[in-house]
Amino acid sequence: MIFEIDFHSEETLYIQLCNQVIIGIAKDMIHEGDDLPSVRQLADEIGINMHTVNKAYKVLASEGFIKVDRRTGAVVAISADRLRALAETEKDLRVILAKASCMGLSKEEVHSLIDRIYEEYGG
Amino acid sequence: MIFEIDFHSEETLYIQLCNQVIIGIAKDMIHEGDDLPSVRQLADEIGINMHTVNKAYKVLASEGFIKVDRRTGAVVAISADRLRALAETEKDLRVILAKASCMGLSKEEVHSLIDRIYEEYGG
DNA sequence: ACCCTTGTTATATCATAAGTATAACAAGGG
DNA sequence: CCCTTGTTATACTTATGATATAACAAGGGT
Repeated sequence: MIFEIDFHSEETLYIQLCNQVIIGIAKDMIHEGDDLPSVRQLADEIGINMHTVNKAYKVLASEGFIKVDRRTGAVVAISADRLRALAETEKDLRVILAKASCMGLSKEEVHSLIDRIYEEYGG
Repeated sequence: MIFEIDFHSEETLYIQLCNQVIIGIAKDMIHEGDDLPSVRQLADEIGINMHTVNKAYKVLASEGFIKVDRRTGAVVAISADRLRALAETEKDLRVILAKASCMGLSKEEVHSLIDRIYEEYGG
């Protein structure tokens, strides 16, 4: 899997990394059990610091997307907590949908956006 | 309209303010044409600095939710750009839906979340 | 046994952003 | 003429992101 970093983005580097891994899993580009590059290797590849990659991996591990082992490195491993995921998703959607509603987007338009995006994912 | 600030939140103060105004509009608690408190008044009410409120108002104005006049103060005024709103919403949804998909939430579950939230809004 | 690589931890430094604090300015309303 | 409005400028503190070295613990390969 190739990681693309935008150094001019408003998103922080480690968040960009996190999101790319998550979207990579959703798009089935990386799968349960796949190895991720070592922190040093990926950092070198991208041209950023080791600790930035390490932070991304820590966050991904704490959110249940990967598991990190001192000897084997980082591996894709989903630990899904459905209730937590539902609550998290609802919280994330609140502001976005408020904006959409204010701007005159209908519920149906949002639904069709969801369908379109979910099509790209394993949905 | 009452503003509730959580000083222990991970969200910055001015973002919390922005979100509350946006959700307030979506929930029809404040309407097109309504005055917002003056920056000094609201800052004093909440117990934060004037410039923090001013920054929130600036962001809200730049995103098309309010209009600010040097003499009359801040007024709710939506300038909706549908294409921009659609693109923005899609961008915001990408990561959230990727997380949801990874965690095993079905498209239907997300749709029902959308319905539930949109019910609170004018949708 | 030895070395390499793995993640991890500990400091230190720098830049940026958030938040606060004063102060002053421009301009319309009462 | 004064009050209030938003606006601008400057300065300071704090927190976080990112980088830079350095060292540690521990399993794998040869």
